[in-house]
Amino acid sequence: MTFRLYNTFTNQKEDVRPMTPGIVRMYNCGPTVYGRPHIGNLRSFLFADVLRRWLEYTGLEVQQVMNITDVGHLVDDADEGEDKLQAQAAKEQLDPWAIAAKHTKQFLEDLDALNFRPAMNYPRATDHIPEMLEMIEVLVEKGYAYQVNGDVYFDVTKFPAYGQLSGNRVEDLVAGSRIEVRDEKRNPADFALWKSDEKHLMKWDSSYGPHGFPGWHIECSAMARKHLGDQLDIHTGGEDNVFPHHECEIAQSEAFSGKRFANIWAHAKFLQIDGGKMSKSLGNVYDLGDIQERGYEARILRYTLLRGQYRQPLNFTWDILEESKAAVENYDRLAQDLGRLVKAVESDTTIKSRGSDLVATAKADFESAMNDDLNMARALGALGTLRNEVGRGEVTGEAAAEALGLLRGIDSVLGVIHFESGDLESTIQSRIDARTEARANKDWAEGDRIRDELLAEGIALEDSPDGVIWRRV
RNA sequence: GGCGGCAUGGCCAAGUGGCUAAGGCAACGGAUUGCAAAUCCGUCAUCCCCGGUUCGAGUCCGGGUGCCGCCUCCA
Repeated sequence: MTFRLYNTFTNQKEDVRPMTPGIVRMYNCGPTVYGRPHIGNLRSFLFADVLRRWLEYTGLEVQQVMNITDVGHLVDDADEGEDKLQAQAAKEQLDPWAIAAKHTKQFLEDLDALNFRPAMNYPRATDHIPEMLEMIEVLVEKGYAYQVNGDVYFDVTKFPAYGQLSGNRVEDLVAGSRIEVRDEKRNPADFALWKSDEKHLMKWDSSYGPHGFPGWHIECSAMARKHLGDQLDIHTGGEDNVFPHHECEIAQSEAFSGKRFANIWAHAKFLQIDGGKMSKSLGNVYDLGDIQERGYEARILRYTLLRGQYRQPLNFTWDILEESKAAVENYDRLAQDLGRLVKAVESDTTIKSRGSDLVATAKADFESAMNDDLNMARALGALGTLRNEVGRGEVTGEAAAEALGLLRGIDSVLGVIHFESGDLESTIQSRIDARTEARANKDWAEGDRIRDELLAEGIALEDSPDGVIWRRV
């Protein structure tokens, strides 16, 4: 069965068929580094990570590039207003380069904490000014773009397909929008490729003048081209990127190369908070640090953000985070229980293998759900069913090893399960031993005291028939 | 004004016209346990409303209602 992914461009699920057999070229719209990424940003990046992991699960090599926007993303209208980095720089009283460096570092640290597989490349916009200018020059030469007073605009009327991705018509955009009509533009919907502004702090010399900086959209076109070529298999982003950002990328890249830019455009839906939009005024913009401050591991957030289907809106609440914690700990327990079952087989080869068919069914269900546009909720259902079967003792012997292998495979996509309890400090181990001895002497009070004490320190004890099992909570 | 999405148990969430509507969390009853924990058994929904198509609809069509998003910076 092939992997089908929803393509925003055609509004349908399509087979993922890499142009180069075995290798997927994927470009993910990354962050604008003017602040720490919030959990909404993280959801969309995480979608890219899960997508990449699933492609790898199916045996494909993924050339993944996620850009870092460190200049040119304006806070206001597409062609007016302040550069985001510059605005933040003013607030923090730092220069924009320092702001970008600081938040780029923070971004990469957060990805690492959330167990992202590193992309092949995280190109910075400011490292690709020559590549952008090269594209702009060709677009001007070909007649797709024009310059006015040091600014360069893309003429949307020269690219008839403009609007196809988002389903917008140029006429509607103009009629319904608040795009300010600037006299220097030929058409109100034209967008900027290059801007000139003496006051801009990050600026470059070019044939258009000494004080220029790039428009937001051209960055991605130039970086995608530099690192992956003129044609991509998959291009991702948040749903808000569909228009205008990705629409503009298509126009620029295809006008430039004459080739189809991306085969599949995949977009993650927005994250909501408490049923509504996340906004600074409501004070509900959370980042990884806020989650950790409340005592949740990064992997719990990871699970919360990936447990549903990426095209369904996800409503974040603290209750859901708590629920996810319980669910993830159940997966840990399943992993560790299976580990014990496997060990039992090693020491007792007479244990019969049972449940191989159940494991095979779970595997097939998981894979077909993931192949169906990354239907994670359905995929996790298959895992839950297997978990129940293991709990009932229906999976033993060699089949337990198969189940453990499957679980490792599943977690190669999820990236949240702890398969080993880890090492225990010897002082804690000796206290556990002391408790076991007290219990042997029926000194329940002392035994319970030690158990409560360890629990307060984050070590939970469970008395199984085969001895004490501990886990971190 | 233009475009789009969603509405399934207390909460989250699958369900791609037809066996008893996945799975998770929570809750309750029971087994087990020195007590717990974990585990197991059991209980817990007819799918927003109205109309239609069909032998048969949560699933298709029409009309409502409600929520959300994009069109303007946002992942």
